[in-house]
Amino acid sequence: MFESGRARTCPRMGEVHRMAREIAKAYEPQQIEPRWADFWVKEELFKADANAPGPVFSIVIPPPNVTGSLHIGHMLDHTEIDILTRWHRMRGYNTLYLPGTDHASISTQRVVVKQLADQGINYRDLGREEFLKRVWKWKEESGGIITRQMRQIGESCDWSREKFTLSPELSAVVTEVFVRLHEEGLIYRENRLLNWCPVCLTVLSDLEVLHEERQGHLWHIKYPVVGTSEFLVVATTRPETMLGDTAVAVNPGDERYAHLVGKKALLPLMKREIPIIADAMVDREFGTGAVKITPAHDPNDFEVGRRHKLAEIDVMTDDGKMNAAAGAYAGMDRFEARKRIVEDLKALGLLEKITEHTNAIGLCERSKTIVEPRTSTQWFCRMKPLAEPAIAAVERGEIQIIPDNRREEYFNWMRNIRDWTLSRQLWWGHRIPAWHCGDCKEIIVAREAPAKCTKCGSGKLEQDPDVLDTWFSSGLWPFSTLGWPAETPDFKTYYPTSLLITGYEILFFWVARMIMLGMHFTGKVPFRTVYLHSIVRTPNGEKMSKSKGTGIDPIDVNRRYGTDAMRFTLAVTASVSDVIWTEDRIQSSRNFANKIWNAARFLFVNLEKFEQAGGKIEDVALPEVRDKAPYLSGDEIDLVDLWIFSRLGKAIVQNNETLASYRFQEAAQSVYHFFWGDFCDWYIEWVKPRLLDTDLSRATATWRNLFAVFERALRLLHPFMPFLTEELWQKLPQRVGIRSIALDSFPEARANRIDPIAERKFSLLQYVITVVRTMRTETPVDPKKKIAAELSSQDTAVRELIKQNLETIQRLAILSSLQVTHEGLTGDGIFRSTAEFELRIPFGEVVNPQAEIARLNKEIEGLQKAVTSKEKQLANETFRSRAPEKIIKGLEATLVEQRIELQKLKDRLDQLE
RNA sequence: AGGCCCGUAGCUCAGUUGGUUAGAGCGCUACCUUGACACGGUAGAGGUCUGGGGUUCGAGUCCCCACGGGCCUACCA
Repeated sequence: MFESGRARTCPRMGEVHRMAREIAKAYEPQQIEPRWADFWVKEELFKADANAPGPVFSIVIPPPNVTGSLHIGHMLDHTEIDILTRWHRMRGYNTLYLPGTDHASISTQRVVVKQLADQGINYRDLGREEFLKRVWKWKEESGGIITRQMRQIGESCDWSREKFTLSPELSAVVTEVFVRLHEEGLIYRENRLLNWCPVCLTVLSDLEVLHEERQGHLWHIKYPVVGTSEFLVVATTRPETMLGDTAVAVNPGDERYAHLVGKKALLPLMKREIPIIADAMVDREFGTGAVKITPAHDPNDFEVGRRHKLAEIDVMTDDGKMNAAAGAYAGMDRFEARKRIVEDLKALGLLEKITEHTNAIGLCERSKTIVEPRTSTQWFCRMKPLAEPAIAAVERGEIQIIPDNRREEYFNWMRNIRDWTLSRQLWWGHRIPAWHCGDCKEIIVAREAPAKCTKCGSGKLEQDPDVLDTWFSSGLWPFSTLGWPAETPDFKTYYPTSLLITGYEILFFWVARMIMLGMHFTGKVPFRTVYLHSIVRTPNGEKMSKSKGTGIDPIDVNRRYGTDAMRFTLAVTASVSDVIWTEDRIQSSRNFANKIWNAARFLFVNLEKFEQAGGKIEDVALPEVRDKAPYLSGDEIDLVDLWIFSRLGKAIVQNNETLASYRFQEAAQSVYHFFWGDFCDWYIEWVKPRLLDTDLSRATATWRNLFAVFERALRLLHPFMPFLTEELWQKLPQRVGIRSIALDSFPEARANRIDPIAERKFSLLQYVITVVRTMRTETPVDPKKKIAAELSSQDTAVRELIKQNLETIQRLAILSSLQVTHEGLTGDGIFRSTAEFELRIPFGEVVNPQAEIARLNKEIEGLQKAVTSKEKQLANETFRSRAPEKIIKGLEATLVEQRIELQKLKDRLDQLE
């Protein structure tokens, strides 16, 4: 662990005075964040050392699009990553958080294409080289935005290791992997029917196609049967594709159409004779039981076409218009053509009817255009052999997927995996390392451009024009960024990475492929745990969308409320199910930050007074007791001190347990309650007078504990709120020669002795105070009036405890006196009794004694219910015979107490009435 | 079509081996401008956990069904 190093000399008194004066009344994140963000980067605090000792914690960023800016999804990813990274680093791990960006082939190209279009330029006219120049220029201009934002929000990454998927070094890895897969026979080229985006002008993989249910129609079209007067009626959702029909198919067992099989139909509008064939693919129940076959525009028809050796007539251009094969409709947009064709059929009397029909249509993930199935020759990767070990690794638990149900999704998809379409008709990306011979048509896949054809020796070689799917390079990310294929120190130390945190929406796109490729090429899993978080949604429950303007800009929110507040909000919101963004939450986190700030302010302001009264900071700030148990000894320790250290210890334990299982919400909640509920509400209030005690040694001891707790609390809070805690930690007098709280050690639970006895004792005192306060407001009593009260307890220890803390109890409960006795309380007044003590406030102190009767009645009613239900349960023989002893005993004990209490209340009511 | 998730206080959400009186934040009510903090303090109201059935001594928690909402996968024209 971190040694304290040599202690710095404590700041002189003047410095503390200055601090106190300098600390603003309210938490102003804008004033403090830029300073520390800058400091962390400049000082290279988070630079990892592959040779450093200790257990390793390494994590690679899910690389955001290089030309994008931070959105709320990144903010969530990055917050969770950074919390865990800082937490591990403080606990002495050799920690690496590796940043980087993705070239995002298709989306970046789209952005630049659109920019050019806005200037009236068609990117295709520019030519490949010029276009790429423009993209690189755009990348240089805007590529820094997101990483600058990451620095701005203080992510603790190692910027010296920043990576980019399209950099020369990572491109070399892409080539290496492609060539090896090809050598292994896992990459091949084939002509197939694939999803084509008429806007992006490229094929898409299955994953890049979104499915959406839409209300559509089923058009019933009459195809004349050649040589008869009969019509064969087909039902279709896409009449425009009929221009490319090369057959009509019916089910082989369908007796309605049996006599037509083998005959020909006359394709309306095109006047082409096409065969009527039988194929089992046809569902007799659906539509008319007769299907028009368009092999070039429908996946099923394509299969049928290949089975029956039918012609594949593509009737469209690559941008979704009808082509020359569409006859009279050539040049029309495909949907315009649909309308016209339907009209023309109607005019010809060939449209039998139109029915309503909902079907799932495919949309391009990027452009949201309806994809067009078309045939083309593409590069594919065989996935089955890659998937098998990847499935096994998760089955064996070598990779843990959290939450569990995503594991099932993973298995489902992986077990039914299909080959991956690798090539894209785009320019921005990793160009496929394959060369086509102009003479013999040989295709050569190689690491370097070959000088001549390996088959015929021709020099007429041209590189394949296509680029790789953008997810191909991101699939290599965990090892390509660490120096693979070389056995670099980084690779040896940090691979496999410890953890991957990302949104569940890219489980298949990215996570599954990293597992497959990582295992295939390194022989090891790329990460041991995958934590898939939820999506942040709008208040209406929708996905936040930039184009719809429904997203929030995290940077803007950070500016208004503070990055720490944002981080805390996301942590406290983090959940397995999706989360709805509401502004309330961040206000509450901001309030929490302000609370921390003001607790510090209280400390600093009063420390100044303490000094003025002759106190010495040197005696308060003792670096050597920071994390040691006992932190302080002897009579300096009061019950309240034992209590707060115990609470702190518990908060630390809880934090560590919950963060270890990615329960960010519970972790954040526990530090919140410790700091606000225990430290501010009780501890500070409790020790306030002692801080300026005229007995200087007593005041000094109080300060010592107060600072010890506060300083540890800051370290506990640091992973959640790095800026605020750094700012305050740097102001503390007990600095220990470490440059940043981020490099300091995480507080140890051990050092804050968890002390159940102290907790029980202190909670009794809290209870006394709370009960008096409640009595006061319910009764009611003038809130500022100090009143006299009496307390009785049969327990000597309880009485002693209360007597020892009498002054504080009186102060916090606003009492002029509290008589403590072992005798039963008599006389008039308001009474409250608990298991351990009884309290009385005489009517003389009370504004409205009559209110007590109503209150008593209500309480008796409630208690009577509880007693009756317990009696009933205990009278149940089966319960008695089957429930565990512990439960029965507990119930009996409670019943006894409640009966006594009930009797007391009744007696009291009698007295009053 | 198959699979998954969710339905808990007015709102947004916790609730990990089923156990006695179900929690938080915001909002709400009353009081308090107290020398850290009104981005605050003190006290409080408010849910029987979507509905129905089942297992169990005991269910928010396990099982089945229904209703409502969301998501993923899928080549039914």
